[in-house]
Amino acid sequence: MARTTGSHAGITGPRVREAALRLFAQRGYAAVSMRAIAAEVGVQAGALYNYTPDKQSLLYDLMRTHMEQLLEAAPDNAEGDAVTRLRDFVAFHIGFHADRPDEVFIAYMELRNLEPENFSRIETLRRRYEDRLEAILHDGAEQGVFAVQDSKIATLAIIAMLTGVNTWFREGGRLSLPEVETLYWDMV
Amino acid sequence: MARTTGSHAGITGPRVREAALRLFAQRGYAAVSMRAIAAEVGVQAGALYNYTPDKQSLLYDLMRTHMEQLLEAAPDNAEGDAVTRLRDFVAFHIGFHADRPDEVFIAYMELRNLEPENFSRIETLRRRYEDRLEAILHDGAEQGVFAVQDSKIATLAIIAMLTGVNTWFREGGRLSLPEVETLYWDMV
DNA sequence: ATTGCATTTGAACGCTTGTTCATTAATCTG
DNA sequence: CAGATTAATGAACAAGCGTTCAAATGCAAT
Repeated sequence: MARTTGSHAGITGPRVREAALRLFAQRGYAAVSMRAIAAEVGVQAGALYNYTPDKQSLLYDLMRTHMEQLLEAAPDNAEGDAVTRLRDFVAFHIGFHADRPDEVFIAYMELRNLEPENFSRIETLRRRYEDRLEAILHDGAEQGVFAVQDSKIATLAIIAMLTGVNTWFREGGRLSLPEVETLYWDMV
Repeated sequence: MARTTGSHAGITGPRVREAALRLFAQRGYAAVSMRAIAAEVGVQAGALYNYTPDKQSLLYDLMRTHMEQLLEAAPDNAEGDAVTRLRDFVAFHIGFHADRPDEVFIAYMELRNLEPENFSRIETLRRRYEDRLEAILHDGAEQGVFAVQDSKIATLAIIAMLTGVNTWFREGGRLSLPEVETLYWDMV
Protein backbone atom coordinates (compact mmCIF):
# COMPACT_ATOMS: atom_id res chain seq x y z
CA MET A 1 0.00 0.00 0.00
CA ALA A 2 1.26 3.46 -0.80
CA ARG A 3 -0.39 6.65 0.27
CA THR A 4 -3.06 5.68 2.71
CA THR A 5 -6.64 6.75 2.02
CA GLY A 6 -7.44 10.18 3.31
CA SER A 7 -3.89 11.47 3.42
CA HIS A 8 -3.59 15.03 2.23
CA ALA A 9 -0.63 16.56 0.54
CA GLY A 10 1.30 19.24 2.36
CA ILE A 11 0.52 18.45 5.96
CA THR A 12 3.06 15.72 6.59
CA GLY A 13 6.03 18.08 6.49
CA PRO A 14 4.94 20.20 9.46
CA ARG A 15 3.87 17.09 11.33
CA VAL A 16 7.34 15.63 10.92
CA ARG A 17 8.92 18.75 12.38
CA GLU A 18 6.45 18.83 15.26
CA ALA A 19 7.05 15.18 16.10
CA ALA A 20 10.81 15.61 15.91
CA LEU A 21 10.65 18.70 18.13
CA ARG A 22 8.64 16.94 20.78
CA LEU A 23 10.65 13.73 20.74
CA PHE A 24 14.04 15.44 20.66
CA ALA A 25 13.03 17.56 23.65
CA GLN A 26 11.63 14.59 25.51
CA ARG A 27 14.25 11.90 24.91
CA GLY A 28 17.19 13.70 23.34
CA TYR A 29 18.38 13.73 19.74
CA ALA A 30 20.61 10.67 19.97
CA ALA A 31 17.93 8.57 21.65
CA VAL A 32 15.29 9.23 18.98
CA SER A 33 15.32 7.07 15.87
CA MET A 34 13.92 8.04 12.52
CA ARG A 35 11.51 5.13 12.91
CA ALA A 36 10.27 6.61 16.20
CA ILE A 37 9.59 9.95 14.51
CA ALA A 38 7.85 8.21 11.63
CA ALA A 39 5.66 6.21 14.02
CA GLU A 40 4.67 9.42 15.79
CA VAL A 41 3.57 10.88 12.46
CA GLY A 42 1.88 7.64 11.45
CA VAL A 43 4.08 6.84 8.49
CA GLN A 44 6.99 4.59 7.53
CA ALA A 45 10.57 5.72 8.07
CA GLY A 46 11.33 6.09 4.39
CA ALA A 47 8.63 8.72 3.96
CA LEU A 48 10.49 11.15 6.23
CA TYR A 49 13.09 11.63 3.53
CA ASN A 50 10.56 13.51 1.43
CA TYR A 51 10.82 16.27 4.04
CA THR A 52 14.38 16.25 5.26
CA PRO A 53 17.63 15.17 3.62
CA ASP A 54 18.73 13.47 6.83
CA LYS A 55 18.31 13.37 10.61
CA GLN A 56 20.98 15.97 11.28
CA SER A 57 19.22 18.50 9.05
CA LEU A 58 16.02 17.91 10.96
CA LEU A 59 17.72 18.99 14.17
CA TYR A 60 19.56 21.85 12.53
CA ASP A 61 16.43 23.20 10.84
CA LEU A 62 14.53 23.19 14.12
CA MET A 63 17.29 25.16 15.80
CA ARG A 64 17.83 27.56 12.94
CA THR A 65 14.12 28.33 12.66
CA HIS A 66 13.94 28.96 16.38
CA MET A 67 16.90 31.33 16.36
CA GLU A 68 15.61 33.21 13.33
CA GLN A 69 12.23 33.71 14.92
CA LEU A 70 13.97 34.89 18.06
CA LEU A 71 15.98 37.45 16.12
CA GLU A 72 12.97 38.60 14.17
CA ALA A 73 10.86 39.12 17.26
CA ALA A 74 13.48 40.60 19.58
CA PRO A 75 13.50 44.35 20.11
CA ASP A 76 16.20 46.05 18.07
CA ASN A 77 15.89 49.67 18.93
CA ALA A 78 18.98 51.84 19.22
CA GLU A 79 17.03 54.85 20.47
CA GLY A 80 15.50 55.70 23.79
CA ASP A 81 17.13 55.49 27.19
CA ALA A 82 19.03 52.36 28.03
CA VAL A 83 16.97 51.55 31.12
CA THR A 84 13.74 51.32 29.14
CA ARG A 85 15.43 49.31 26.40
CA LEU A 86 16.83 46.89 28.96
CA ARG A 87 13.47 46.49 30.63
CA ASP A 88 11.85 45.76 27.28
CA PHE A 89 14.54 43.28 26.43
CA VAL A 90 14.14 41.38 29.69
CA ALA A 91 10.37 41.26 29.31
CA PHE A 92 10.65 40.07 25.72
CA HIS A 93 13.20 37.40 26.50
CA ILE A 94 11.21 35.90 29.33
CA GLY A 95 7.94 35.94 27.43
CA PHE A 96 9.40 34.51 24.25
CA HIS A 97 11.19 31.70 26.04
CA ALA A 98 8.28 30.84 28.30
CA ASP A 99 6.15 30.31 25.19
CA ARG A 100 8.53 27.81 23.58
CA PRO A 101 9.88 25.43 26.20
CA ASP A 102 10.70 22.63 23.76
CA GLU A 103 12.49 24.84 21.24
CA VAL A 104 14.51 26.56 23.96
CA PHE A 105 15.46 23.29 25.57
CA ILE A 106 16.65 21.84 22.28
CA ALA A 107 18.50 24.97 21.22
CA TYR A 108 20.43 24.79 24.46
CA MET A 109 20.86 21.06 25.05
CA GLU A 110 21.39 19.67 21.59
CA LEU A 111 24.13 22.02 20.50
CA ARG A 112 26.56 19.21 21.21
CA ASN A 113 24.86 17.03 18.61
CA LEU A 114 25.30 19.51 15.78
CA GLU A 115 27.96 18.84 13.20
CA PRO A 116 30.71 21.48 13.40
CA GLU A 117 29.48 23.43 10.40
CA ASN A 118 25.89 23.60 11.65
CA PHE A 119 27.12 24.39 15.15
CA SER A 120 28.99 27.47 14.04
CA ARG A 121 26.00 28.65 12.00
CA ILE A 122 23.78 28.47 15.08
CA GLU A 123 26.45 30.13 17.19
CA THR A 124 26.51 33.02 14.75
CA LEU A 125 22.78 33.57 15.22
CA ARG A 126 23.12 33.28 18.96
CA ARG A 127 25.88 35.86 19.03
CA ARG A 128 23.75 38.20 16.98
CA TYR A 129 21.08 38.00 19.66
CA GLU A 130 23.57 38.55 22.46
CA ASP A 131 24.96 41.55 20.65
CA ARG A 132 21.60 43.30 20.96
CA LEU A 133 21.71 43.01 24.73
CA GLU A 134 25.34 43.98 24.81
CA ALA A 135 24.62 47.12 22.80
CA ILE A 136 22.07 48.13 25.41
CA LEU A 137 24.50 47.56 28.26
CA HIS A 138 27.26 49.35 26.39
CA ASP A 139 25.10 52.39 25.67
CA GLY A 140 23.87 52.41 29.25
CA ALA A 141 27.39 52.39 30.58
CA GLU A 142 28.31 55.23 28.24
CA GLN A 143 25.31 57.23 29.42
CA GLY A 144 26.36 56.53 32.98
CA VAL A 145 23.16 54.76 33.99
CA PHE A 146 24.67 51.28 34.30
CA ALA A 147 27.68 50.27 36.34
CA VAL A 148 28.98 47.35 34.27
CA GLN A 149 32.70 46.84 33.91
CA ASP A 150 32.69 44.21 31.18
CA SER A 151 29.54 44.34 29.12
CA LYS A 152 30.36 41.08 27.30
CA ILE A 153 30.51 39.04 30.48
CA ALA A 154 27.47 40.81 31.90
CA THR A 155 25.58 39.93 28.72
CA LEU A 156 26.30 36.25 29.06
CA ALA A 157 25.46 36.27 32.76
CA ILE A 158 22.12 37.98 32.23
CA ILE A 159 21.09 35.74 29.36
CA ALA A 160 22.05 32.56 31.23
CA MET A 161 20.11 33.78 34.23
CA LEU A 162 17.05 34.70 32.20
CA THR A 163 17.02 31.52 30.20
CA GLY A 164 17.15 29.60 33.46
CA VAL A 165 13.58 30.69 33.95
CA ASN A 166 12.51 27.71 31.90
CA THR A 167 13.99 25.38 34.47
CA TRP A 168 11.58 26.25 37.19
CA PHE A 169 8.80 28.30 35.66
CA ARG A 170 5.73 26.28 34.73
CA GLU A 171 2.44 27.68 33.55
CA GLY A 172 -0.07 27.38 36.36
CA GLY A 173 2.60 27.60 39.03
CA ARG A 174 2.61 30.07 41.84
CA LEU A 175 3.87 32.98 39.81
CA SER A 176 2.28 34.62 36.81
CA LEU A 177 4.37 35.69 33.85
CA PRO A 178 4.29 39.42 34.70
CA GLU A 179 5.40 38.62 38.22
CA VAL A 180 8.34 36.66 36.90
CA GLU A 181 9.24 39.52 34.61
CA THR A 182 9.26 41.89 37.55
CA LEU A 183 11.28 39.51 39.68
CA TYR A 184 13.97 39.12 37.04
CA TRP A 185 13.99 42.79 36.32
CA ASP A 186 14.83 43.45 39.95
CA MET A 187 17.60 40.87 39.84
CA VAL A 188 19.15 42.32 36.72
CA MET B 1 47.60 -10.21 23.50
CA ALA B 2 45.76 -10.07 26.79
CA ARG B 3 46.60 -7.84 29.69
CA THR B 4 49.00 -5.27 28.35
CA THR B 5 52.34 -4.90 30.07
CA GLY B 6 52.26 -2.57 33.03
CA SER B 7 48.56 -2.76 33.69
CA HIS B 8 47.73 -2.96 37.35
CA ALA B 9 44.73 -4.66 38.84
CA GLY B 10 42.17 -2.54 40.61
CA ILE B 11 42.62 0.75 38.84
CA THR B 12 40.57 0.03 35.75
CA GLY B 13 37.24 0.10 37.61
CA PRO B 14 37.51 3.73 38.76
CA ARG B 15 38.89 4.73 35.38
CA VAL B 16 35.82 3.27 33.70
CA ARG B 17 33.52 5.28 35.95
CA GLU B 18 35.52 8.45 35.40
CA ALA B 19 35.50 8.02 31.64
CA ALA B 20 31.77 7.29 31.61
CA LEU B 21 31.06 10.31 33.80
CA ARG B 22 32.99 12.64 31.55
CA LEU B 23 31.64 11.27 28.29
CA PHE B 24 28.02 11.08 29.48
CA ALA B 25 28.21 14.70 30.64
CA GLN B 26 29.87 15.81 27.42
CA ARG B 27 27.91 13.96 24.75
CA GLY B 28 24.91 12.47 26.55
CA TYR B 29 24.24 8.89 27.59
CA ALA B 30 22.60 7.77 24.35
CA ALA B 31 25.36 9.23 22.19
CA VAL B 32 28.17 7.43 24.03
CA SER B 33 28.94 3.86 23.00
CA MET B 34 30.59 1.28 25.20
CA ARG B 35 33.40 1.20 22.68
CA ALA B 36 33.92 4.95 23.15
CA ILE B 37 34.19 4.52 26.91
CA ALA B 38 36.59 1.62 26.44
CA ALA B 39 38.75 3.65 24.08
CA GLU B 40 38.92 6.45 26.65
CA VAL B 41 40.16 3.97 29.25
CA GLY B 42 42.52 2.34 26.77
CA VAL B 43 40.92 -1.07 26.70
CA GLN B 44 38.63 -3.18 24.52
CA ALA B 45 34.86 -2.98 24.94
CA GLY B 46 34.53 -6.45 26.38
CA ALA B 47 36.75 -5.57 29.35
CA LEU B 48 34.19 -3.06 30.63
CA TYR B 49 31.92 -5.91 31.62
CA ASN B 50 34.30 -6.85 34.41
CA TYR B 51 33.23 -3.62 36.10
CA THR B 52 29.61 -3.14 35.20
CA PRO B 53 26.88 -5.62 34.29
CA ASP B 54 25.69 -3.32 31.52
CA LYS B 55 25.60 0.25 30.24
CA GLN B 56 22.44 1.16 32.12
CA SER B 57 23.98 0.17 35.45
CA LEU B 58 26.96 2.37 34.68
CA LEU B 59 24.66 5.38 34.43
CA TYR B 60 22.57 4.36 37.40
CA ASP B 61 25.60 3.76 39.63
CA LEU B 62 27.01 7.19 38.79
CA MET B 63 23.73 8.83 39.73
CA ARG B 64 23.14 6.77 42.84
CA THR B 65 26.66 7.44 44.14
CA HIS B 66 26.19 11.13 43.54
CA MET B 67 22.88 11.26 45.38
CA GLU B 68 24.20 9.24 48.30
CA GLN B 69 27.18 11.52 48.69
CA LEU B 70 24.83 14.47 48.55
CA LEU B 71 22.66 13.04 51.31
CA GLU B 72 25.66 12.14 53.42
CA ALA B 73 27.19 15.59 53.18
CA ALA B 74 24.03 17.67 53.47
CA PRO B 75 23.23 19.29 56.83
CA ASP B 76 20.58 17.37 58.73
CA ASN B 77 20.08 19.32 61.88
CA ALA B 78 16.63 19.66 63.42
CA GLU B 79 17.80 22.08 66.08
CA GLY B 80 18.65 25.75 66.04
CA ASP B 81 16.64 28.54 64.50
CA ALA B 82 15.27 28.01 61.04
CA VAL B 83 16.97 31.04 59.54
CA THR B 84 20.43 29.76 60.40
CA ARG B 85 19.56 26.30 59.18
CA LEU B 86 18.28 27.68 55.91
CA ARG B 87 21.38 29.77 55.42
CA ASP B 88 23.56 26.74 56.04
CA PHE B 89 21.53 24.67 53.64
CA VAL B 90 21.82 27.23 50.85
CA ALA B 91 25.56 27.57 51.36
CA PHE B 92 26.02 23.82 51.38
CA HIS B 93 23.92 23.26 48.28
CA ILE B 94 25.76 25.83 46.22
CA GLY B 95 29.18 24.70 47.32
CA PHE B 96 28.49 21.01 46.80
CA HIS B 97 27.01 21.52 43.35
CA ALA B 98 29.68 23.92 42.20
CA ASP B 99 32.30 21.27 42.98
CA ARG B 100 30.68 18.55 40.85
CA PRO B 101 29.46 20.04 37.58
CA ASP B 102 29.51 16.76 35.65
CA GLU B 103 27.70 14.74 38.30
CA VAL B 104 25.04 17.40 38.76
CA PHE B 105 24.51 17.75 35.05
CA ILE B 106 24.07 14.02 34.59
CA ALA B 107 21.85 13.61 37.64
CA TYR B 108 19.54 16.22 36.15
CA MET B 109 19.74 15.58 32.41
CA GLU B 110 19.96 11.82 32.17
CA LEU B 111 17.00 11.00 34.35
CA ARG B 112 15.06 10.36 31.17
CA ASN B 113 17.47 7.59 30.20
CA LEU B 114 16.98 5.61 33.38
CA GLU B 115 14.86 2.50 33.25
CA PRO B 116 11.67 2.94 35.30
CA GLU B 117 12.93 0.97 38.27
CA ASN B 118 16.20 2.85 38.48
CA PHE B 119 14.39 6.11 37.92
CA SER B 120 12.16 5.65 40.92
CA ARG B 121 15.12 4.68 43.09
CA ILE B 122 16.89 7.90 42.22
CA GLU B 123 13.69 9.87 42.72
CA THR B 124 13.44 8.43 46.23
CA LEU B 125 16.91 9.73 47.07
CA ARG B 126 16.09 13.09 45.54
CA ARG B 127 12.94 13.41 47.58
CA ARG B 128 14.85 12.57 50.72
CA TYR B 129 17.11 15.53 50.02
CA GLU B 130 14.21 17.84 49.30
CA ASP B 131 12.55 16.76 52.52
CA ARG B 132 15.43 18.20 54.50
CA LEU B 133 14.85 21.63 53.01
CA GLU B 134 11.12 21.30 53.41
CA ALA B 135 11.54 20.49 57.10
CA ILE B 136 13.47 23.71 57.53
CA LEU B 137 10.79 25.74 55.75
CA HIS B 138 8.05 24.01 57.67
CA ASP B 139 9.69 24.64 61.03
CA GLY B 140 10.39 28.23 60.05
CA ALA B 141 6.76 28.79 59.13
CA GLU B 142 5.66 27.29 62.45
CA GLN B 143 8.06 29.56 64.33
CA GLY B 144 6.64 32.47 62.38
CA VAL B 145 9.95 33.51 60.80
CA PHE B 146 9.08 32.46 57.24
CA ALA B 147 6.05 33.47 55.25
CA VAL B 148 5.62 30.44 53.01
CA GLN B 149 2.15 29.23 52.13
CA ASP B 150 3.03 25.90 50.57
CA SER B 151 6.36 24.61 51.78
CA LYS B 152 6.45 21.80 49.22
CA ILE B 153 6.22 24.14 46.26
CA ALA B 154 8.63 26.56 47.85
CA THR B 155 11.09 23.71 48.30
CA LEU B 156 11.02 22.79 44.64
CA ALA B 157 11.32 26.42 43.58
CA ILE B 158 14.31 27.08 45.79
CA ILE B 159 16.16 23.94 44.76
CA ALA B 160 15.55 24.56 41.06
CA MET B 161 16.78 28.09 41.48
CA LEU B 162 19.86 27.05 43.41
CA THR B 163 20.78 24.24 41.07
CA GLY B 164 20.56 26.70 38.20
CA VAL B 165 23.76 28.15 39.54
CA ASN B 166 25.65 25.55 37.56
CA THR B 167 24.30 26.98 34.34
CA TRP B 168 26.09 30.24 34.61
CA PHE B 169 28.62 29.95 37.39
CA ARG B 170 32.12 29.08 36.24
CA GLU B 171 35.19 29.04 38.41
CA GLY B 172 37.31 32.06 37.54
CA GLY B 173 34.30 34.11 36.52
CA ARG B 174 33.42 37.46 37.90
CA LEU B 175 31.94 36.18 41.13
CA SER B 176 33.63 34.19 43.86
CA LEU B 177 31.80 31.35 45.52
CA PRO B 178 31.05 33.24 48.75
CA GLU B 179 29.61 36.09 46.71
CA VAL B 180 27.32 33.71 44.91
CA GLU B 181 26.22 32.23 48.20
CA THR B 182 25.34 35.68 49.46
CA LEU B 183 23.52 36.58 46.27
CA TYR B 184 21.34 33.50 46.39
CA TRP B 185 20.76 33.90 50.06
CA ASP B 186 19.28 37.33 49.39
CA MET B 187 17.09 35.92 46.64
CA VAL B 188 15.77 33.15 48.80
C1' DA C 1 59.86 -23.07 37.20
C1' DT C 2 54.99 -24.21 37.71
C1' DT C 3 50.48 -23.55 38.96
C1' DG C 4 46.31 -20.83 39.55
C1' DC C 5 43.85 -16.70 39.26
C1' DA C 6 42.56 -12.24 37.51
C1' DT C 7 42.27 -9.66 33.57
C1' DT C 8 42.00 -8.56 28.73
C1' DT C 9 41.56 -9.63 23.95
C1' DG C 10 39.26 -10.28 19.67
C1' DA C 11 35.85 -12.37 17.27
C1' DA C 12 31.22 -13.25 17.06
C1' DC C 13 26.03 -12.73 17.97
C1' DG C 14 21.54 -10.64 17.04
C1' DC C 15 19.52 -6.32 16.76
C1' DT C 16 18.85 -1.47 15.63
C1' DT C 17 20.41 2.40 13.23
C1' DG C 18 20.18 5.94 9.16
C1' DT C 19 19.39 5.82 4.48
C1' DT C 20 18.12 4.30 -0.44
C1' DC C 21 15.02 2.82 -3.96
C1' DA C 22 11.89 0.26 -7.03
C1' DT C 23 7.08 -0.25 -6.69
C1' DT C 24 2.44 1.13 -5.88
C1' DA C 25 -1.39 3.88 -4.77
C1' DA C 26 -3.85 8.34 -4.42
C1' DT C 27 -4.53 12.68 -6.18
C1' DC C 28 -4.35 16.45 -9.53
C1' DT C 29 -4.57 18.17 -14.38
C1' DG C 30 -6.72 18.57 -18.51
C1' DC D 1 -11.81 9.30 -18.25
C1' DA D 2 -6.53 9.22 -19.18
C1' DG D 3 -2.06 10.61 -17.98
C1' DA D 4 1.17 12.81 -15.04
C1' DT D 5 2.64 13.83 -10.57
C1' DT D 6 3.05 13.36 -5.79
C1' DA D 7 3.58 10.71 -1.77
C1' DA D 8 4.04 6.56 0.74
C1' DT D 9 5.38 1.71 1.19
C1' DG D 10 8.28 -2.09 2.44
C1' DA D 11 12.29 -4.43 1.64
C1' DA D 12 17.05 -4.05 1.53
C1' DC D 13 21.88 -2.18 2.70
C1' DA D 14 26.06 -1.43 5.40
C1' DA D 15 27.47 0.17 9.67
C1' DG D 16 27.31 0.45 14.46
C1' DC D 17 25.19 -0.99 18.70
C1' DG D 18 25.34 -3.70 23.49
C1' DT D 19 26.74 -7.91 24.96
C1' DT D 20 28.94 -12.72 25.36
C1' DC D 21 32.68 -15.85 25.62
C1' DA D 22 36.59 -19.02 24.60
C1' DA D 23 41.23 -18.19 24.34
C1' DA D 24 45.37 -15.81 25.59
C1' DT D 25 48.12 -13.42 28.72
C1' DG D 26 50.43 -11.26 32.84
C1' DC D 27 50.99 -11.54 37.70
C1' DA D 28 51.35 -13.69 42.50
C1' DA D 29 52.21 -17.40 45.19
C1' DT D 30 54.36 -21.64 45.72
